[in-house]
Amino acid sequence: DNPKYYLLEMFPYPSGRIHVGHVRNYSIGDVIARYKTMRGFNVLHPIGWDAFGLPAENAAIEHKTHPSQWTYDNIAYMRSQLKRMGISYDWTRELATCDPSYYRWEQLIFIKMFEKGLAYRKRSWVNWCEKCQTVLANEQVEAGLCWRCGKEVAQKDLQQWFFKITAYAEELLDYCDKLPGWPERVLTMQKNWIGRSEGAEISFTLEKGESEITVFTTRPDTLFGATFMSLAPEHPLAQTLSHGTPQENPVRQFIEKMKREDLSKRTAEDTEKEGVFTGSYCINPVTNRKMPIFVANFVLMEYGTGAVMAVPTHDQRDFEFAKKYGLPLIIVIQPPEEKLDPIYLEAAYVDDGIMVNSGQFDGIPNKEAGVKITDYLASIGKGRKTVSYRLRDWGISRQRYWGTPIPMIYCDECGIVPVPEKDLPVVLPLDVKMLETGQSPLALSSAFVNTPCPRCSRPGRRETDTMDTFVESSWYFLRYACPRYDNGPLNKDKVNYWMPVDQYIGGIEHAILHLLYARFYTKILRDLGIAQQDEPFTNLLTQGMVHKETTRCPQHGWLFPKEVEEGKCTVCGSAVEIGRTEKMSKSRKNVVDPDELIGQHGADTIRLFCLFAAPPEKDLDWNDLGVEGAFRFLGRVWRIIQAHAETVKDVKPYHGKEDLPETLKNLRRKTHQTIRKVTEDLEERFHFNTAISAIMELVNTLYQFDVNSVESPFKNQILRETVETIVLLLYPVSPHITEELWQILGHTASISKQAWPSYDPEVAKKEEMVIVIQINGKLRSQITVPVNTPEEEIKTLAQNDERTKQWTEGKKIVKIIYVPRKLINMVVQ
RNA sequence: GCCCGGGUGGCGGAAUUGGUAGACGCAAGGGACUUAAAAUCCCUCGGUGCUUGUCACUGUGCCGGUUCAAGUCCGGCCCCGGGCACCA
Repeated sequence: DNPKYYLLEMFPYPSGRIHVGHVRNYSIGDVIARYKTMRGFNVLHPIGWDAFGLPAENAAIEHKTHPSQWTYDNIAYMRSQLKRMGISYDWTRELATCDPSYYRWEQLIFIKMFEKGLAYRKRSWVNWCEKCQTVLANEQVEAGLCWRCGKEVAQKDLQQWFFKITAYAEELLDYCDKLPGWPERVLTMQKNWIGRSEGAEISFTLEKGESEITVFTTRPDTLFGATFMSLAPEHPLAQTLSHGTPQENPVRQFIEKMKREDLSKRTAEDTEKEGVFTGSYCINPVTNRKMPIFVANFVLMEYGTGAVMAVPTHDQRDFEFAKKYGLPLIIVIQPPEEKLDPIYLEAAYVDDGIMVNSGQFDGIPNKEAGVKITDYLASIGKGRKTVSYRLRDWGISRQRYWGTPIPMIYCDECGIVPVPEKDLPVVLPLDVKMLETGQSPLALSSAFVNTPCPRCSRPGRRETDTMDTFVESSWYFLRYACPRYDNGPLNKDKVNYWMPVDQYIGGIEHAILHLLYARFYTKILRDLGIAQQDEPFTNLLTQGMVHKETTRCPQHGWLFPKEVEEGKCTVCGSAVEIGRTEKMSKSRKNVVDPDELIGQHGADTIRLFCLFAAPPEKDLDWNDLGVEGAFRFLGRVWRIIQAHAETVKDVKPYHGKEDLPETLKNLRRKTHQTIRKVTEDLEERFHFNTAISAIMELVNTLYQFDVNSVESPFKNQILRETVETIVLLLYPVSPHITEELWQILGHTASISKQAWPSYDPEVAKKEEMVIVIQINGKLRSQITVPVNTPEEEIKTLAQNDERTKQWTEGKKIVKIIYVPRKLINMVVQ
């Protein structure tokens, strides 16, 4: 009957040793989990390993073991490290998604998506490394070369599996405005990524034959200025249009050339526009002009329809292309001020204006004309209003060993046949040899590939691509609600109880891909009837990364901080170059080993420092000096509580209502104000840094408190309340030391079972307030008055204040502004 | 080029709704304790000036505006970080 709280971190899975950057990530989640537990929530905080955590096959090669063994070894290592850091996993589920049972459900979902057309196979051009036998993402190609082997990358026309995320573009975009718990910038990034633009589809009939080319344009108003047509090299018509014309060979050569270039280079903005005439023409539906059809390098198959109507006068790319190939220019929009002439045009005119050379649409503003032209095209069956998205379907095929096998069988008779449900899961064969190239061994495993067709029993071939590991991370948060459920992918009751995730925590690097895929997959599962949620994550915290400067020896490359002494390399003594400060990473060696710090200062200190140094969403530059301060503070806490432990040991914390001496009242007020401040900072904002500084203030106050200055029968009880409050408030941040202090205070039950302290607003309330006195907006004096002093009296007191008089003497008070409980401003002349 | 963030002491950062700018900590300086050091505890700490004060002036990237009052709001610029980008 307690309210639920589902907290989840995207786990950065360390492929090497854990570094201090991880400690910060883990601490943020752990503090929230402990705090929410104390607040009485039923907390689910899975520390599991989703797809990000699975090692790539090359990591397995590096470790000379089978990947599964390596994974489980790492999990054991992680567990021991987490324990040292005080990251509790009492409330966690042990779930590694490399468990084959997870494949079973993921494959079942895949088949259901296939049956609904949401998973489909498509032919497209991809960056392909012949040596590694693998598809490369754009960022895996450096200057046209493969990042792994350094060989040249070419385009390959390949069949790959896709998820139809574009079918959800509209919904994904709409819901961006229904996620108030997400950072604005993440939503903006997602919106840009989806990239909705309104425009029109327009059909151009070919000069010869019946068929048409359809284009997408956001500028239907410029249609009368369209003088030629550009196709992407991948466009199915690109080659066929040249058949039987003298252009057949030049077109073939051009397409071959495009295939040799990698896509990122071809589509870079500074790449020169280039193209070739196909030998065919199409007809402009409004002007009946014969438009030559070109194949051009800058046209993208993935956006719109892969064909562009070219308006050289009002589009810069078309302008450059037309100039290069001597194609006609017709101005159809005139700016209000000047008069454009195609002969003297130096760049395309892309702004608004009045229509010209456009038949019945002349004389009207171009925006308006766009709508009218679209309507006209619709009436003659040559076009319609439409929306296009930048978002592309999600290619999930990977030529890797490690991943969920795609459960499909190819049969010469029956085509693509899903593996029957009773045969799931398709598991990865274990008797394979890891290849140094990183090439997937699956395609080479005849035992895996050869399998009878489930439909006709003739010999078939298994799909050897595996799924992108992002597929697993797109629903692990749902599966974590019911990790051992065996009757289907998800147990709806449990999922409905825990979902949505109340607080998701992860790095900004996942702002687009992972978070968008997870949202998409949740909607897919909803539409397949497997889950019932529209959105997976209510609140998102994008925590910053820990940075540190890099150091490099001219002889020995990157150096660990330990390998540098007084600016010299410890191996060879050369002067060390200080590189830029960047995200801690194993490859740059700018990591700090928490083992050493924990050994020196304890995990509590490291946790405290990481949380105190900056708010969680900000990046943090690591600096060892600050750690001393955190260590010193915990020492201060330890000593002051030890100092009071004897006297408060056998008393109960104060809860009475007696009238107390001033000093005790002040101490108690500060205690309750601190509870309020820390609670607000943790509850609403996760601002650990200000919460910790409030606790520091309370500790300072306790140090200032002179025990012998006051006598009261309640003194020890009030001290006990303060001391216990400090320990309890600090517990989520520094669990070890506070657990020990809790016992020193005479408790036998663990502090982890305690409730979060509550504050009494009456006690926390100030009795006096400082009213600042400003003269003409400048601070001149201040008065201290009881809280309930009426406004009139404050105004009188302020005017009679000695220092006020110095500034108002001989002048006229024109106006007095009173801001309740804060200040008074007198305007004088 | 387009779209988001951000710019505050020597440093990390506070200032939650326009209302005392610089909380808390680091570094620095001083004092107490000690034979000494470390540790600890206490004090000072944006800049300038002097009459050393409950002092004056100045100060939150720059220029201007609104307001009794601006780090916060508005307009224009500069710089830094991030995302997207030959997207038709």
